[in-house]
Amino acid sequence: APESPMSSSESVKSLTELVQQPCPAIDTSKDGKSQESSEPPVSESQSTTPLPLSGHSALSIQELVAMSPELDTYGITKRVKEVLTDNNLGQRLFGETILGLTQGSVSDLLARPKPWHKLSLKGREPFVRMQLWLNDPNNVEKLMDMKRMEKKAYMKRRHSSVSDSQSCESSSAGIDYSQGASPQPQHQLKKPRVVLAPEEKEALKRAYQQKPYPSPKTIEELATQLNLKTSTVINWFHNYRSRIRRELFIEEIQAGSQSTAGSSDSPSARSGRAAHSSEGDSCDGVDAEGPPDGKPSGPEALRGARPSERAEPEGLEDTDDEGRLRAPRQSSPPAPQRPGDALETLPNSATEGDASTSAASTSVLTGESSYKSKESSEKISSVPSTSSTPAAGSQKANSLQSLFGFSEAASSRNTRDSSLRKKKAANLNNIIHRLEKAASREEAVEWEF
DNA sequence: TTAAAGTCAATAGA
DNA sequence: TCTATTGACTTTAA
Repeated sequence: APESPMSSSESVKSLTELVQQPCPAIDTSKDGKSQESSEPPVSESQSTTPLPLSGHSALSIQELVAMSPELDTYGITKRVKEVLTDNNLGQRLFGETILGLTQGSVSDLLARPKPWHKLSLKGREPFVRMQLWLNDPNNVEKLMDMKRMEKKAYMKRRHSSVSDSQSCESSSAGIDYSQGASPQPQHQLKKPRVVLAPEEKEALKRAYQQKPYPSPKTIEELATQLNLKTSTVINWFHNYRSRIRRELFIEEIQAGSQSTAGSSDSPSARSGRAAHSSEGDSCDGVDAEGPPDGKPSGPEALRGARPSERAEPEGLEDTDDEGRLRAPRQSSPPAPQRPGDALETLPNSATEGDASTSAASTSVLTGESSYKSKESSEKISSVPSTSSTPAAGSQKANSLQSLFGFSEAASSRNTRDSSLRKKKAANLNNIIHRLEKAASREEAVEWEF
C-alpha cells in the first residue's frame, strides 16, 4: 500500500528482533536493560498472558510507545485488517492475544483509527502492538496456532461438559441460588443495558446540533423530556461528541488521501461517499479539541455558539438523511448554526406516533427521525498518513524509527498535512468569527419544550 | 469538576 | 460466529 516500498518488510525484521529477541540487534540506545525475550511470550503461553509483550519484554510496551516515532495508524489498521481477513483470523482472537483488547474495541479501532498525534500514550499502545505484530514474520502463524489451541480446548470442554450435562448452565446462570444468602451474587442483577429508541437518539442529536455542550439544566430537561436518566443523557453526549470527532478524523484522512496522489491501490477507495465534506467542514468541529472555549463547558458554554459546533458529523450514522440538514451550507463551512435552527429545519415528518417514547413529545421529540442511513460509508484507504507531528527527535527515536520502518514517508506526508492544517485553521477562524457575530446578534437559544 | 480518551461488554445483524 | 454499534464505566488531563 501506500508507503509501499518500505514499510513492512525490512523494518519488520529489525523490529521484530527488537521485540522478540534476547538480544536486540539493532537498537542502540535502549540498551539492554533487561531484555528478555519476549518472544511472544504470550502467544504461546496462551492462557496466562494475553499480551505479547506484556510483562517482561525487553522494552516494556510503554517504553516502546514512548519512543516510537510517529506511526501511520490508518495504514497500520489497514494492513492488519488485510492480514486478518486474508487469513481468516478474527478480531476477538487478535484482540485478546495481541492487543489485549476485546473484540468490540478492536473493531472500533480498526474501523476508526485516530491519527497518531491525537492519541494519548495509552491510545498509541495498540498501534505499536499492531505494528510489532505486522513486523513479526510469524505473526499469522502464531495466531493460527492460538486459534487451533483454542479450538482444541473448546472441544475438550465441550466434550466433558456434555457428558456431565449442565456444567455450563450452572456456571452462568443458575447456581447462585444455592448460596441463598450470598448477597453478592444477587446483585449480579446487572442492570439491563439501556437501548435508546431511534426517536430518542434523534432527539438527542437534534439537541446536540443546537448545543453540543448542553448545560446541566438542558440535560436535565432533555432527560425529563425523553424520560431517560440524566446520566444516560450525559453519557450520550460524551459518547456522541467523541465519536463524531473520530468520524471526522477519518474523514480527514480520507480527504487527505484522496486529494493526494491517490488512492491508487485501495480497492475500495473511491467508493466512499465522495462527498465527504469538503474539507471545509470536515474539520471544524474537530479541531476544537477541547471544550470549546477552553473553559469547561459550563452552562455558559451554551450561550455563545462555539466553534466546535458542527452540524452533524456526517460520518456518523445518520449522515445522509441528515444531509438535508446540512445541505444548504454544504459548500461553505458550516455556518454557525443559528440557535433554533436545527429544530426548525428538520423536516418534520414526524410520524405522529413517535410518542412511543415517553411522555411528552415536544419539539425534541417530534422532530422527524431520519436516523437510519448508516452506511458507514466505506472508509477508504489509500494513503494513510495520519499524522503530522514530526517525529520525536532523539536518537533513540531515530533508531526506533528505523526499527519501525518508516520515516521518510512520514516526513513527506507532513508537508501535505500541514497545508491541510493551515487550511483548516483558516476555516476554523472563519467559523469562529461568524459564530461570534451570530452570537452577539442573537443570544438566546431557547429550548422549546 | 468536567471533558476527553480509552475500553468494556451487551447486543444487533449478517 | 463474527463484526459493528453503543451505553456505561474508568482513567487521564486540564
